Amino acid sequence: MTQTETHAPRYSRESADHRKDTLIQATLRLVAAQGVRAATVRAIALEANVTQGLIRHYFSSKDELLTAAYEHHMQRMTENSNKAAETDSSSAVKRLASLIVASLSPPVVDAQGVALWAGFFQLVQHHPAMRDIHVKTYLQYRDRMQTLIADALNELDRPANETQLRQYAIACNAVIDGLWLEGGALADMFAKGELADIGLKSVSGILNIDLPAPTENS
Amino acid sequence: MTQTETHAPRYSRESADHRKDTLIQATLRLVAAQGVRAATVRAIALEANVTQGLIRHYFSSKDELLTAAYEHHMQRMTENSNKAAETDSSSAVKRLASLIVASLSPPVVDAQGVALWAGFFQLVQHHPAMRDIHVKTYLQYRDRMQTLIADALNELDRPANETQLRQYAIACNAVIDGLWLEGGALADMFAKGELADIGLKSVSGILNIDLPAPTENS
DNA sequence: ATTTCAATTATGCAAGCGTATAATTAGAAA
DNA sequence: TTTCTAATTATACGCTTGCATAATTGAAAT
Repeated sequence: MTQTETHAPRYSRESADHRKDTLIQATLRLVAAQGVRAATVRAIALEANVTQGLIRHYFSSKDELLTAAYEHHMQRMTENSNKAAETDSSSAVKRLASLIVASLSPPVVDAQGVALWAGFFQLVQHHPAMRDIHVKTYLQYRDRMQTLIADALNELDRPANETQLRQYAIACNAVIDGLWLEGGALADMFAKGELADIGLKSVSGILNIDLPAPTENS
Repeated sequence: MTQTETHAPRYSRESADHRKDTLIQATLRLVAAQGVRAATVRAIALEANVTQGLIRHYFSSKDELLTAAYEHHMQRMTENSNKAAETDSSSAVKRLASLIVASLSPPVVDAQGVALWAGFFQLVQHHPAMRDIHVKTYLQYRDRMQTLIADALNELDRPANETQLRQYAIACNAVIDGLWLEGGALADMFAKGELADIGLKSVSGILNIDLPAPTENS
């Protein structure tokens, strides 16, 4: 039996980017489903269909992987929210309304997303690198909100100064964060479009603007 | 040297209530300062100046201690917020304003409190008993808010129906939660009374009410 | 074909975890 | 003073953790 035998490869080599992404996705799935506690090196490796040694080949520590996963998640959430307001609708008021509704509807609002956020948030308090990501993402979203608010007020010939705009942005951001959080944590306590509806009405009240609910296809 | 020697007691016996409280306080201190991860059985025992075996003598598992600590913390926060509105001020509007300001000022707002909340929140997602506590506390606060809103609107001869009140309460609760959260997480980004100020203005806008800032001594 | 080497697996270790159980001992009761 | 027992300490076990290091191996380069 000295014939040349062909073995099915036991594993395939992948590009660094693809592997890193695989590991990050596996991490996010675990944190969302079972919390940070469950996202052990071994569990992540299993979820990603690799052996645990590989993780250290691409990330110098588990902390680094967690940080990368957090950044990835936050970036994706921000993008999902922004996408809605990107479409340069004719009016700034409509763009603002779109951002609010997008931020308070799936896929941004869902139990898994909040579970993910919650799992990471405690790390934010104690891990400098994660804190930086949190601050960056928070300000990014708030600034976008502030710009939209400024545009909307200008459109209505009610320009506001920086101090005023800052307060508006903080307030609108807070109400949306609060609704998003409770909507994700206590999903079954709210009707389908209820959060988005409340969000629109609240921002309308805070800014003293009439924000119409965006139509489905815009 | 066979004289009767008196030894200083190595430990003292305490009542069950006192010991439980000691252990809960130690747990809260650890979670706040270093996250849930750091709150190990050994660390808690050390912080409470007892040996680790004692924990199991009073709590049938570590989970039970964590749950008790969470409930204790949430209860304390709710009480702190409510206290301000308890003082039966002449007007319902003033009581509402007091609740908002109290919820957005120390000691309710502080980094440690938010760190504590964050540490526990991830457990809420995956631990039924903790979820129950979360729901209970959330509804408790929101109902109180709704009552105050109803009173205030009645006072202004602008009564609202249940559906409307529910939406108001959810919205006001959300904006306060959001402000509380960011205020605790990013304390250095807000001026001293800024959060309370924004909170008052936001709720004023949402309810279309003029909420005056409460005076210091009321 | 053969070489080459980084990508991947395989194995092991020291530390820390929650929990169980046995041994002390403080302090009330008799 | 002595007895008694629950509060507390002391010790240990089995398991999991993150990380290091050595051994393989897929696949590109020659």
